[in-house]
Amino acid sequence: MEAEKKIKKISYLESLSARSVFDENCIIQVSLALIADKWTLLVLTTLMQGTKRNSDLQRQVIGISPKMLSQTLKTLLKYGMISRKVYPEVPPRVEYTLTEFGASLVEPLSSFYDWSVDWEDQLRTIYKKTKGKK
Amino acid sequence: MEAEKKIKKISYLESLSARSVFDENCIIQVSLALIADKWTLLVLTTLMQGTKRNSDLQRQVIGISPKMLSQTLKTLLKYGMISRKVYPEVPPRVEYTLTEFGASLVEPLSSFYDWSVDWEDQLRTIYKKTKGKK
DNA sequence: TGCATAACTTACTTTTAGGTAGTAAATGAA
DNA sequence: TTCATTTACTACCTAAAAGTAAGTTATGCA
Repeated sequence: MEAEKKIKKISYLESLSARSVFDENCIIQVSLALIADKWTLLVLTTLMQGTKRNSDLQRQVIGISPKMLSQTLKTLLKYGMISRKVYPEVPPRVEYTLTEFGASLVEPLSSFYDWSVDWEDQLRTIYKKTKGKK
Repeated sequence: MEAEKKIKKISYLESLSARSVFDENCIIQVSLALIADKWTLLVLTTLMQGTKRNSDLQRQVIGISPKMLSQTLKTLLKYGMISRKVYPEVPPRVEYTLTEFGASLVEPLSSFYDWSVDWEDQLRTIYKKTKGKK
């Protein structure tokens, strides 16, 4: 398990060193082009807590506009990363849940979260300097 | 080590479940706001191969324009994620290297790379359908 | 049919990202 | 001083992203 992981990590750096990798043939470019965006990752992260309604997400992903929320959900549906279930009730209820594909992002995102916590002071300082200045 | 990792992962999900997390007080929002963008992550990823010149990056990060490259480098310098060294030569030479802070992203990014490889078929199919249609 | 409500969409505007092209700075040698 | 070359910046323009606000759909029940 540990050894296998090590092999994977080596192959990561090696494959990056191969000269032809940074175009559409590079899987990193492909996946970054698809999901490396703030709202997408925040919605996915929120859904890792479990199934959520549209209104739950609207409340919990602070700062997202209704339009961006449904746009993001629509995209993630197309990607097959979330599923959508409508309950025939009054008022209508719609629930979103991660698929296996979407849930598979737990590991990278939790790794990213660990990193964020480790460097929290730095990150907050930078954030204040760069984003606060407007 | 394994146990510690498990604890970390639990605390990740727990802290996401705390009700007040998804605003600027949430470190995930802060770090995503800073670096969750395609070019930034691609430049960082490329620099994980080692020190690079501007022209190296221009060649290896396929698709990036000169403007976006220097803009991204400038931002990463401000963040303290890379360092810049000028050699007094003809022609001038400038080298960029990850700082400890920048290099600390190896783990999350390699985790993300592993994920991309695991789901490569899916990702390429989606990419063709969504980005290829223009 | 009308109603109340969550979910979603559309139209419009503003803001930001990004491309191109031209220009300027830095450098040591000729 | 002039040069060739890499690097970096500026100005201008276009396209894409994202916010706002209004309107639309879906739903079961009265």
